[in-house]
Amino acid sequence: MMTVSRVINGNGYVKEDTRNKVLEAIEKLDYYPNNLGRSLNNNKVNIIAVLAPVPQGGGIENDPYYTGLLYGIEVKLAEYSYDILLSTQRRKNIKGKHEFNYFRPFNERKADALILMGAHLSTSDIDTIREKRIPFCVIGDRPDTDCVHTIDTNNKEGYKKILRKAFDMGHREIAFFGLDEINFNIQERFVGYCEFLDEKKLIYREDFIVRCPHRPDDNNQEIIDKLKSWNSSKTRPTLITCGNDNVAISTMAIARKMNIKIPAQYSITGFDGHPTGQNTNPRLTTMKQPLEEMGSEAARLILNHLDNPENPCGMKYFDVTLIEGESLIPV
Amino acid sequence: MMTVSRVINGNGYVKEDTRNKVLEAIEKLDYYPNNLGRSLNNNKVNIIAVLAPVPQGGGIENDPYYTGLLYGIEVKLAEYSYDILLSTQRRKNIKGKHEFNYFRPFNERKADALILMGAHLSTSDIDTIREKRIPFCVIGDRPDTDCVHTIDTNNKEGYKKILRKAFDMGHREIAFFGLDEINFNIQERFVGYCEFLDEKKLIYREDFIVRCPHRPDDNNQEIIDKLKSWNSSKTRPTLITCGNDNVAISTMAIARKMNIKIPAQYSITGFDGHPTGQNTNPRLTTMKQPLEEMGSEAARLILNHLDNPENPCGMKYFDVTLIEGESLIPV
DNA sequence: CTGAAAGCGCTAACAG
DNA sequence: CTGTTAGCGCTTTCAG
Repeated sequence: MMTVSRVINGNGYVKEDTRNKVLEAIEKLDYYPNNLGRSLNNNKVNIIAVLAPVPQGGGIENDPYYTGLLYGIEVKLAEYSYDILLSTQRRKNIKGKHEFNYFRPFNERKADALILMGAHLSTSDIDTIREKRIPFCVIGDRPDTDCVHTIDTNNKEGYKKILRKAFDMGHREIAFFGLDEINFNIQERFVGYCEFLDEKKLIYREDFIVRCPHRPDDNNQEIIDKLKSWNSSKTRPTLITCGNDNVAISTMAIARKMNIKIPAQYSITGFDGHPTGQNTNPRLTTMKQPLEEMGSEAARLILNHLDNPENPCGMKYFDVTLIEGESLIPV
Repeated sequence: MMTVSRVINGNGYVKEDTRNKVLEAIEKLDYYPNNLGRSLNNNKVNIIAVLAPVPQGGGIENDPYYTGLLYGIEVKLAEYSYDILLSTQRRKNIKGKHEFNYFRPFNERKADALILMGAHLSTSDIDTIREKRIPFCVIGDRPDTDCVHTIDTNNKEGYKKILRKAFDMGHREIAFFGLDEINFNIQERFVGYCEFLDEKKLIYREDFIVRCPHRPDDNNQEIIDKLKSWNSSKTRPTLITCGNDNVAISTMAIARKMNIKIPAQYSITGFDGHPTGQNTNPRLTTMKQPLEEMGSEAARLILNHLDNPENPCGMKYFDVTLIEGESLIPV
């Protein structure tokens, strides 16, 4: 038995002859090492949990932001024979209440480490991570701590980049659609928006901001109302910038239903660079995030952390690049 | 210790007073039962693996067909406190060769059961499932066996439905784009296409069939070549039906680049009913599959199977419904 | 109602 | 180079 273990794990000395016999037997019996015994022994399950709670219902699965990251994560993990435990739905805790507990997969020893996408860490979360020394990586948040790894997009600068492009094309009246209470990425982009207005001495108009969920929704009431109100108003923007592609695509769909011409009446920009945006008509002008790269880097960081728990946690930013569609035209 | 176990699992007799003390301690110590010990003991990990090998590279993650199913699966599994192990990438086997082994997660005891999406079971796979009595559910395939559960769409009938609609609108010259060697769903739809032509005494023209991958691809050479060839030919279809929405959306994008007007020059139909298709311009006319329902049903079947392994496996078909866009117009 | 013993499958440490 | 022992955390079984 011990010999079998040595053969499988490739450590320790086993006579060539014995090794072959063991391998033969493994083959014949179609034997697989039972991860449970192995894991119970060395406290390592070779599984990384990927978390993405989506509080307002719906799943991450149709949002290319999450799925792009997920793909990058899985590719990298597969290289190292790790598996992904996917966790996006609330579930009952001991008291029978439905809630999303970030640490559950780790606490139950279903995962060695956690990667969190699209959610914000509270200070009490951070305390937990520090106390329990939970290997943790956050994508798209900038928690104020040195006990987690962080992957992020240069949201603020990225947003300014696309604004600068629009500015150079003559746009001065610029709206922001899709500001979301809970999405940190979009909030950062909004900061970029505000700073840009400031830089260029443009006036911030609360009337040009639409606060609404950032998920795809052709019936988004806030957007419909805003476009309707502008129909009968003379102060309206020439450009609608959107917090992400989903909002931009929804806005285009809504505009079309309302018979508003894009980009003739309003130019529109997105942020994310999802494939879907390139199938719209007009094609969306947007910023592309290197999602797969970001996911892979998250996996790399966390695997590395498992090997070297003492190494300091770091933050890594990724730049976004412009995708030129036809939804942004000169004034 | 034994008492703690009884409290957590809610079985056996524990004095009310003792129970409270234990619960208090659990709370205070932030104790979580270690799944490994538990699982090693009762051979049950409370994890279901979801498999979706994508041989030609790329991930399932940007294909709404897979992600829709995945979402349905996760919602149902969360209800029963099961987790998902996601497995879509090949990985090294013992011999160091990269391959996708359907049974690995089960064999390694990383999962109690397997749900396979978008792949075909070979007879040797089926033998393995039968011999090892692996709890298995397939979505979108109709394996010739009674030892797996099966969820499927009524592909053939569904395809005929949309063809019938087009026929009634006057279409007689009908193409099929996106026939794929490996996708069983699309092959079934193709059978529906062939049977329909036969029913209506329309001529099957090999020239009207494009065999190509079914993934989104704006640079799909087969499609480009075909459209180009039709530009300089007088025998061309009035309608291009596509094996799925991805192909339809790609075809529309390619047509636009080639300055071919849709639907004026060709009507186009899809199959799947992905949200993306409703953001195109014109909106895609397509058939909607109830993906989330299908995923949930798969999860339900497999959880039920784990409780009652002796119950017979069944097959469950889901009907598709028409989504009317503007990509299909009368001749 | 609660505790003690044994064992699930594996591997670290040690003995041979 | 190979085998033995012990223990990972839990639950089943049997005693108290």
